[in-house]
Amino acid sequence: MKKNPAFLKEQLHLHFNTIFEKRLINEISKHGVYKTYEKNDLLIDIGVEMTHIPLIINGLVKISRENNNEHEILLYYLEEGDTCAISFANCIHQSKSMFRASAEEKVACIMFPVDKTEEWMIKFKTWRVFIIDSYHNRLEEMIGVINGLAFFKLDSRIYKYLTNQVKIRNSEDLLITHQEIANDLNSSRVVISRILKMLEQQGKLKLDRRKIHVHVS
DNA sequence: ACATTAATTGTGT
DNA sequence: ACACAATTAATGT
Repeated sequence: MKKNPAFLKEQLHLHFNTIFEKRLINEISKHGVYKTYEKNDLLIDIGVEMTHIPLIINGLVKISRENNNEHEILLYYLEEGDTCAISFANCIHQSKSMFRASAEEKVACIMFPVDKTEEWMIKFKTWRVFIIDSYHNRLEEMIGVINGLAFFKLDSRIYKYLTNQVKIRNSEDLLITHQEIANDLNSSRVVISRILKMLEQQGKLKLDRRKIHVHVS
């Protein structure tokens, strides 16, 4: 909401100082817009034309995609210092977004116009490295997800999902419902409840209302 | 403080 | 998968 270039510059220095060269930071603060989103706000939805791409300052953004049958499936999360790498391919080919980005927690980010990315690619080495790195990271993560789908049964998928949440949210106490887990893993609430109960009996976690404590060590 | 509703979780078929 | 019970949180009076 704030468009003050000095403020943007300060934020960029704080979070991207080691990654971006000075001239690039100047460029971004000139063309970027600072925006915040509340939990569950959409940053971008499927089928919408993308005019801006986000650089995440802080918070957590969930990237998901729709199945044939209207089912939403979780792809990965963006956190501080990330950008939506896939959107670059999308916008170079002028296409509309194939993904949905929603705020999982309160999010602050800098939105910059898509047509700047090509220009910066040519001008700034640190930008090129940044883009390729984020592509690499996303690819690794997606391969992890595919592995999970192909090789693990639902109980280990759930446990993997939970420990991953612990990492991402920085807390062993997850405020999450069985229904939400079912949505993310494209399963039904009842089977999640049953498997969570089993995991609790195995001592891997403790169930509470709207809350799951994951034992880790 | 109490009653009513909605949301979440547990269980049996 | 479905139906329903049990428990808890949220809201109104």
